[in-house]
Amino acid sequence: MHPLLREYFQRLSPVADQDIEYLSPYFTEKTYKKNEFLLREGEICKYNYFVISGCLRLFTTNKEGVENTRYLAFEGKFGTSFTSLISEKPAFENIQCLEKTTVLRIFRDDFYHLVETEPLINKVYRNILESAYITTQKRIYDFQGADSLERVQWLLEHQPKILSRLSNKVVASYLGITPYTLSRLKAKL
Amino acid sequence: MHPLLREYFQRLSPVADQDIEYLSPYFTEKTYKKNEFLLREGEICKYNYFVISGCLRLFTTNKEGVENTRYLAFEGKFGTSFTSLISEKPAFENIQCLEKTTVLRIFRDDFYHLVETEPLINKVYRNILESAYITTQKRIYDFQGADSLERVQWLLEHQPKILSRLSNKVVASYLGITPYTLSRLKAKL
DNA sequence: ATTAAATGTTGCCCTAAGTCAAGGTTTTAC
DNA sequence: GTAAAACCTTGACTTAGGGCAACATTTAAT
Repeated sequence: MHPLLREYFQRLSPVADQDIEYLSPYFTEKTYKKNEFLLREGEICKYNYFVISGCLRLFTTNKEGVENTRYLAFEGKFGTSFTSLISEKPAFENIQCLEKTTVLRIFRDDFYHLVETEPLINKVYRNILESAYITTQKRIYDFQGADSLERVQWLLEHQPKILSRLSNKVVASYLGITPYTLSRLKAKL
Repeated sequence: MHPLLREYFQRLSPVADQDIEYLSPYFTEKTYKKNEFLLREGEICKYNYFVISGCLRLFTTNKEGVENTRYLAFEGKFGTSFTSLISEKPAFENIQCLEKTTVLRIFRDDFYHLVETEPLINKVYRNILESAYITTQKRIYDFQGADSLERVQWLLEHQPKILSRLSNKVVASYLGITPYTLSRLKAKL
């Protein structure tokens, strides 16, 4: 098993190496080119992805064509369209690589089978859901009522990697402001 | 066990009545007056609440004193500060009754004990987390980039009960707009 | 029932941030 | 290495919606 994934599991539930090795066969390594899509809006999401290197982003496009980035997963994080994975309905979001990206992916059905049968994976899943929920909530809470400067400052404090590593266009779509506004703000910081 | 709660469990996992009766002792019925607080910002949340009648709201207050309503639970729904319940850290949100409200409440530790030991409750919890996550995500997605008219229309379509049953002040704080703007919009609909 | 307090409405003004356009810079593709 | 495309920056203009004030209406408390 890839050390990053082993670390991930062990941080949640300290177990011996051999007790998680059996999970290895479920995960397949795959590398995607920069800008390649792992999932497009309307497709049913079939995998859960664990990022080994690179970066995934989940984003939606509204009727005017404006992109809205909802989640960014760097190395050591799981990323997928949970809403589609859970419901087995077409996703309303896209998953795309922002860099050349290597992932370990696991089939939806294998994943939920493990959630049902393996206490470790049940716990891992619970933890993913709990942190996804908390993170999302915190972001809504912190953003609602915050003006655009406060949003940029929030990002500087909480996820500086996003600001330093990704393009302004992506950052702006993550913050819910226009690239113009972001550019003006950065000039003032 | 209260029929509403039994229904809730059975919808998630069809089991015989006697197989869920053993959960009854964990839940205590309690009635709160209108506007009473079940949790205040800074306190550690000790219960998960299931609403039998009435309505709970979760809200935060920002530094300017503006309230931000983040979740509304009517009859037949669970409501609590999951971020505080999960982490056992002080809540940054308040839980308040908007009407005279009767709940069944269960202690945090009992709840998580059942999550660990009882497959039904494990599943119930997973389901609560999954739907909380999906709901939150959908709301962010649908709201980001939506102007205030679109937000009101979204509410009309998805949660009309909120518009008809709650005050404009609460509805506005749920939509992230001012009561002034909501009042003007309602005049035009 | 009476009064006070909270909530809702509406006009006027103002500001933050969006839009458009034009020019500069960086990245990508061959 | 060069051209094309994508991206960033900045100025000028526009606009949605916030803030305040004044008044109307509803709700709550005794």
